[in-house]
Amino acid sequence: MSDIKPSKVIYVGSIPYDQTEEQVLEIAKSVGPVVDLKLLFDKETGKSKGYAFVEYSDLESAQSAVRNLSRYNIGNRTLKCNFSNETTLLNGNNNNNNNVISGTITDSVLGDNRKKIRNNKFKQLQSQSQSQSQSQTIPPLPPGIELSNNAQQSASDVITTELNKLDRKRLLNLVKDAKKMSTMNPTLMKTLLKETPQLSYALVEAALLLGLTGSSQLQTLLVDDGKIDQLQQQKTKIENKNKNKNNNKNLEELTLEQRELIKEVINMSDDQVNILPDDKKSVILQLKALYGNNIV
DNA sequence: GTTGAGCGTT
Repeated sequence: MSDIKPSKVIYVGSIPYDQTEEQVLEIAKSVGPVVDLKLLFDKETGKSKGYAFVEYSDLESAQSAVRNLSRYNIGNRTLKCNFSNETTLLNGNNNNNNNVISGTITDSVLGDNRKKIRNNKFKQLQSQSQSQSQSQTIPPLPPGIELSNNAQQSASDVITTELNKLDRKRLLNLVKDAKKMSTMNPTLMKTLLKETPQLSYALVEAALLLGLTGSSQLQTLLVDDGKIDQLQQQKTKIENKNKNKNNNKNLEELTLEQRELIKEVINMSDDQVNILPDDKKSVILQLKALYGNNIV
């Protein structure tokens, strides 16, 4: 984690130059409530400098942002997040209340006007981005647990440890809830799983722990969508081929008498079939379906 | 492409 002291303001670097402030805000908001955001632009060229400062309403959100946004992929870049080592944007106060001398004198007497202007600007940004993309976004994620006490443990190890603390009933509920969500809103669930690989990982591991799935089943899921489609098509093709083959083969193997009999049966009118007892009826219907077009 | 522009004082 970061070696810089936690603060509500975080530095976000490696932002692709074509990203707008609204787009960055959307990403920042996925972690927690954002109070202010500033993407830096080059005054001369007007181009983005590729980094921004985001102020969260609380320290937990900022910590969560540093944890979760640091590996966020956007365009062909990976965001770099850290606590800002500068003073905050709006109120000029540093969060470390004791013995703060890091804010400049100007910051501490920052004019109300400037605060208002910045605040208004930000509100404008908020409403812009809200109207733009409210449809399929997920609400802010819970801040999560600080992992720094277990610095040696990898993220997946932590998930394993935590899951092993749960009893069977709770594990089952976890999987059940996920299943329910997938049925109720598949698109949203897809987004959620995509944006939180930790959750996807935990759910798969939970299913394994519960014996609901095996590693061989999981292997089949690791094939990409295109390949699955291809496999499916191939499978139906082969199945159809076999079906026809079997029908023809069976027909060839039948004696002339049997063929005549079947012909007779499938030529029965619906009325004739309907008066038969149910079990006979279903056999005839099956024969009709099977040989209907093949017998001559 | 890795840490901030600016106003002008209750």
